[in-house]
Amino acid sequence: MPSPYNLDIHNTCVDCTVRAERLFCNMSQATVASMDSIKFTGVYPKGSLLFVEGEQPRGIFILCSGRAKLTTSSSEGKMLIVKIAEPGEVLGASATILGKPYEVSAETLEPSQLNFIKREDFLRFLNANAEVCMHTAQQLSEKYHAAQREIRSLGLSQTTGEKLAKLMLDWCARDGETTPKGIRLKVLLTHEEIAQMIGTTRETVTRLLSDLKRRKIIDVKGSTVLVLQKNDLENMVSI
Amino acid sequence: MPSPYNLDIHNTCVDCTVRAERLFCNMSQATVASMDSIKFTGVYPKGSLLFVEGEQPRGIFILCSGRAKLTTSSSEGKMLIVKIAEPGEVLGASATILGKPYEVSAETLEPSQLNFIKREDFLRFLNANAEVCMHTAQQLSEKYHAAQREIRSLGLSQTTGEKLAKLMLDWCARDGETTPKGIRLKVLLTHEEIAQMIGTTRETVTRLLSDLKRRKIIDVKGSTVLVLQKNDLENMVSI
DNA sequence: CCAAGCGTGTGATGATCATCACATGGAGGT
DNA sequence: ACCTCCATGTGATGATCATCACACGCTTGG
Repeated sequence: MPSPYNLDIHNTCVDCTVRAERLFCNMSQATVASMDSIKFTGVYPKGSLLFVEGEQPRGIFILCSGRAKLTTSSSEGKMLIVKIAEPGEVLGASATILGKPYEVSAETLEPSQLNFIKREDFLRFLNANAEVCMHTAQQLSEKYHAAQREIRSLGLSQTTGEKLAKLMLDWCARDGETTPKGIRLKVLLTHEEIAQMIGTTRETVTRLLSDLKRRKIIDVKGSTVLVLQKNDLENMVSI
Repeated sequence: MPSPYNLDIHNTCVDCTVRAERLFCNMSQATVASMDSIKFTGVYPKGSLLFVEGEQPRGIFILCSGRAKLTTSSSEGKMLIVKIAEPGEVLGASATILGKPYEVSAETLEPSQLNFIKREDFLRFLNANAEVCMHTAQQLSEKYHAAQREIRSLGLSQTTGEKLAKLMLDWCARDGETTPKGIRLKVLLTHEEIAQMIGTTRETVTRLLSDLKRRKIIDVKGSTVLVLQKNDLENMVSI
């Protein structure tokens, strides 16, 4: 029985096999069962807009599988990718709790499964269940932590090269595969998207990457990047 | 009976007269009473370091009165002011909840009263009391919201002039006093500190402010700034 | 097989801003 | 009154990077 997009769908959270690994969803059986009764499971294709910056909060999304980019953009169309959300993250919680407009937009980068909980249901759930409230507080703390890292990177980096080096080191730490020649990375982002992550232009990213290749610090083949000299990257970052 | 630093000290939270106006502290009498039993009230002079970035979390601080700056700095000594905390804010909550190092440093800008709650006490309090947990989630949501604004400003602004204009408009909105000639502001920060808020150098701030004065958009007398042409500032920001 | 579209590579140019260097001005202490 | 410290003002200079412009190659669909 093939499911859409080749995703491994979990229709009910109580039966979810990966729940224990997920910071937010790792709650008692009873709590998860009551979450099941208010959530709506959906499978979204790549490029789906979950919510848009400035929109009144409709509720929260729990990212079960797939990835989503959180972006913010200026009135002139310049766009900044604030974060790439990974499975287990809760999206839109702060706006939903405060009743203020979503502060970012969320768009799936791959086919993804998400559980949606309507605002009123979520707020009721939060008030009624201390466990949910604790896990939400943890989730919000994580989000704030990540946002602080982003602020540091944007505000303290001296040069664009430093920001790029830092980003690549983050990737190495998150999902780098160590090989005899170096650390192998799958980069599924275009130069344009990388530029939007570090607040610069596409051309600058192209030039900086060319430069790193010329200096034999990295090697690029299609969408795989091989980091040959990790310490050279580390020497480029001062923060 | 004069109190130190001319602050209006509230030794017990249950008797605090401004509690109702404070997002976090506006809780039931019973809850506040139990908070009273675990908190330590302290009055700190200007320049006190409450906690330092990277330090293991000892607990949270509730800012009763005064202001504190939250900063992060690079290994090369460049410093970024992430936020100026106002009375009612809770500092260090995310690090305390996660058990991860403080992500910023906190330093009082004026003589300030703060209530400190030890980490174990706060976590117990959080787990035992649903009201505290809700208010903490709200507080964290606010913090995340503010951090997103900061990210937008740092990442999407085209020029430094735009960031400065945006900062001044924020000040106008927060505590500007409307007068016939324009909006009057008390700026208790040095050019150096303003530079650290928008990620630039002291000289650039001086030059940009001189430029605004020359163009009759603002007028500066000591520490008071009179914004003469608010719409000119608004035209300078695109985000 | 060709056209269209997209991602990437690269040069030229100018604007912006950090850096260094030094002058001025005002507050506070002796 | 004088000195010192700190905040502010201002010039010169070079590095960095955005912008515009265009070429190349790869994929996708008619």
